[in-house]
Amino acid sequence: MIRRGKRTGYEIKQLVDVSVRFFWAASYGQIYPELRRLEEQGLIEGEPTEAADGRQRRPYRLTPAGEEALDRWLLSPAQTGFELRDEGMLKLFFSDGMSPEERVALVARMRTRHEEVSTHLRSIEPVARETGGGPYATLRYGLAFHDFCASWLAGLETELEEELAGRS
Amino acid sequence: MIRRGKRTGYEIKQLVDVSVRFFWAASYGQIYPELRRLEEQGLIEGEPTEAADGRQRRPYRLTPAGEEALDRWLLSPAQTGFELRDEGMLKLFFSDGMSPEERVALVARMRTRHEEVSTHLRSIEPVARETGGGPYATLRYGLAFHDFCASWLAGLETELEEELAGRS
DNA sequence: CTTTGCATGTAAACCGTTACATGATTTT
DNA sequence: AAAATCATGTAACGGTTTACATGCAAAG
Repeated sequence: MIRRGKRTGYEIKQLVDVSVRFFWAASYGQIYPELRRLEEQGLIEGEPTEAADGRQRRPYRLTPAGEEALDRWLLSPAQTGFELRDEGMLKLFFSDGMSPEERVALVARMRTRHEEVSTHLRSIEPVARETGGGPYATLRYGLAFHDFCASWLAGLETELEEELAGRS
Repeated sequence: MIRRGKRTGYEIKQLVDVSVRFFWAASYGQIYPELRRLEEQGLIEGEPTEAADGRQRRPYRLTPAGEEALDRWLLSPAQTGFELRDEGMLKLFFSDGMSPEERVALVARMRTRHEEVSTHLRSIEPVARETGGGPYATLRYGLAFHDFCASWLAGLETELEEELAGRS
């Protein structure tokens, strides 16, 4: 984020919340201590707190060592971490004791959630399109991803409703 | 898992690793202390350590309070947690400094990962089909999910390769 | 003049993984 | 006899969230 020009902890948090948060969230409790650690490691450098414009803010910039470390990470072919935690899926897995109606309701809730994210991402789309590059690719991926989940769950819903109708 | 008949910490871990682990992983470091906590709360009861069959094992079963608590969770309409951590996506987001070749390689690695999970899930499919119900629904979902990711990324790869060819 | 937003940060709690320790049994 | 598997567990570490504390500036 610092390389992209967002330079204070606050700005980083802002940008994270409208961009990467759907696949990599972050909180102030992580960001500020991490900035300090990165500075101790010589990867970033903080300019002295500016109060000139009235507001106190502490912008950071990458050191050459920081640029290098960032590139090393970007190019590292190591198995990239992928982790999903989906409570709805857990409930679905253990849903055998539920009534068919309850199961349909659960799947509907899961679908709605994905639809909401999709709607939100769609509203950002025009802005991201102009940026292009990595950020736009990830946004399109996120959009396609949540649309897929929503429509798959809609299909499961229909399936469960038909079972329900067939038995009554 | 206990309700489903897996009753010792070891058995629970085994089952988690072949079922829910793709959307909800767990380690011994979580499972054994959690069993103790659940027992303190009166939601499960451990039978005395059996050494009868030679092997020491401590099976648990749900108490009535535990059954109730489990049902309350299953039916709770509260917003279900959904969290994704995808390091590949992060790299893609920040990939603007990469060469086109490097970017293609990154996307290919991400695709391969999803293909591997898909292959693995497909090998379990026949077993899960007979079980049916919740577990089979989640397996089908997981399979469709990873297939979707793999094919979307394959599309992005093609797109990036065409750009590459167009520029050379 | 009150609320919202900018801006920085910390402490406690919580969650989870990794690595280790132990020992019996079954398989090779 | 060695290696793998069954089986239970803990300690240290690391990552993350939540809630709090502080204070100034801009907008209503």
